[in-house]
Amino acid sequence: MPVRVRLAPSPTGYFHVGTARTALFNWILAKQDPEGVFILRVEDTDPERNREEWVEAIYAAMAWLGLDYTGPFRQSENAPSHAAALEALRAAGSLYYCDCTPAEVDARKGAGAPPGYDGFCRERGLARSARTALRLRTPDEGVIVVPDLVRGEVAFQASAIDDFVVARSSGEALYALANVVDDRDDRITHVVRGEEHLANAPKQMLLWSALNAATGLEVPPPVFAHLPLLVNEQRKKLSKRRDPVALEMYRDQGYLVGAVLNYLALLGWSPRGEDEIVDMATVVEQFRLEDVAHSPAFFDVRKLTAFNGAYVRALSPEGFAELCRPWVDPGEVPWRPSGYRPAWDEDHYDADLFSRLVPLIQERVARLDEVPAMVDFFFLDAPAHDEAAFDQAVRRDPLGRAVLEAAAGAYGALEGFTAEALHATTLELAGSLGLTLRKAQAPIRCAVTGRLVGPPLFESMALLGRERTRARLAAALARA
RNA sequence: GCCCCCAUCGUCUAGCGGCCUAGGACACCACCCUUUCAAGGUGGCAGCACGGGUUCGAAUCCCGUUGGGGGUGCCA
Repeated sequence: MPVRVRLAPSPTGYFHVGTARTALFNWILAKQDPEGVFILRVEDTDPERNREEWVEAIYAAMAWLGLDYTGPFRQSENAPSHAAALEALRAAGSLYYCDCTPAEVDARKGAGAPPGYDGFCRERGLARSARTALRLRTPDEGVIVVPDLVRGEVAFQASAIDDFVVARSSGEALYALANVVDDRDDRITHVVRGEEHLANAPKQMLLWSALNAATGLEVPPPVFAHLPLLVNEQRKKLSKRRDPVALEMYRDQGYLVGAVLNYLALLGWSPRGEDEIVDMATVVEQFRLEDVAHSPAFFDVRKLTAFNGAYVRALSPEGFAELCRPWVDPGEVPWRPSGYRPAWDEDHYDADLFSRLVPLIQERVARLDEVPAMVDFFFLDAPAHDEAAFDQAVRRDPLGRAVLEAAAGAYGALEGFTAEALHATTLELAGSLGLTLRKAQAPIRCAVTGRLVGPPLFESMALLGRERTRARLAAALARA
């Protein structure tokens, strides 16, 4: 039987990095089977919380990740099938109407009682009304076994599962039922999702058997695979409220999709051998659900960033330059990071110059959004004024001014304004002042680039040109 | 409360009874290289939660304890 998997996100907020990992694992499974199918199904059955912009965010995220799928489908489109399933279950006696409000249930149980429905309406034989929800009659004893490829068989006490609601009083199916009906209709073979859904699995198993019994169908239920949760430093499930979970944010910060995918694959799984930097083809080749770890994984941005740096360095210079454009090119570009503000005017930007800068900066950034600050002094009339740096390297340094004066003179007399010549000359003037090159380059760097760290100084000055370099040395002298 | 899951360096993990003196990666530290910063190289720090079993032998199997986490909606 060909693998049929799905991603079933709800459009209630940003596309979560955890959703991205779930998507990736599902996609991998489908890719491993020549006939595998990966479905994207947007679970939009809660009109209260859904927003169309979040639906778009799901599509955008999937497109960026490059995970191809069948669809997208909307759960709401399958409402007729949900209704038919509801009717079949009701006719078979698996369901009953309930008009209890949560407050009423709580009141009956008394303050401080454990949560859960008390079965009050189970035998009341209520008829449908505008305020009756439909509940599933669940078994009171026995165990429900959930087949799980990651964890083995997980057994649940039936007594701990109360009669849950499958349809709102409005008549619409709820997630619990809609999800199962859709998985049945889509002939899903593997339900791969986060561990927060593990507790739903026994309920869904119950629904599967009730549904098959009520409809006379014999669709085999899927096998489950509950992936370890992604957690924050406090070991809590990543939350949209306080953790940086929006996939979009990582794209905005200049994380490369390959690095993100690679890192995500390593959360709960690891490739054979010692190399952790692996391409998706390798992952598809080696991945097995049975090998997925059982314990929660901390989403470590520092490691992601280290991976990103490796991916950035592996780019061709041309590829790197192209990928940098959303951050550095004020003109027309394929897309923009949210909150983008041009770092310099369009008429100051020089794509050709930037491409010559690439070798100086590519191995120095781990994220693409670091690039503007690294090259701004080329595209700005005056370099950034980091006063603290200027104080340290020029004003407070007893020889700061002397170095700048010597450089201004020596650079003016240079025959060829090349990196090699600048290097040699600077070495010389440093020596005559009794300084090491390391010490002497600081005030010059600060005067020319505005900063204490940046791309190699002599190469930078050569590209900047004699006039602009000397003008900056003079300007710095005037400020010192 | 109840149900369920989990437990190897700070973090992600390898390990599926002897190959473990517990391996790798990120982070951190030191040194080397060096025009700053990176990158790169070398080395280092650091872990099997605890207690019982089972076994000739346990990080690996079983039980318990402790500790984390998830779920417990007319949300998904």
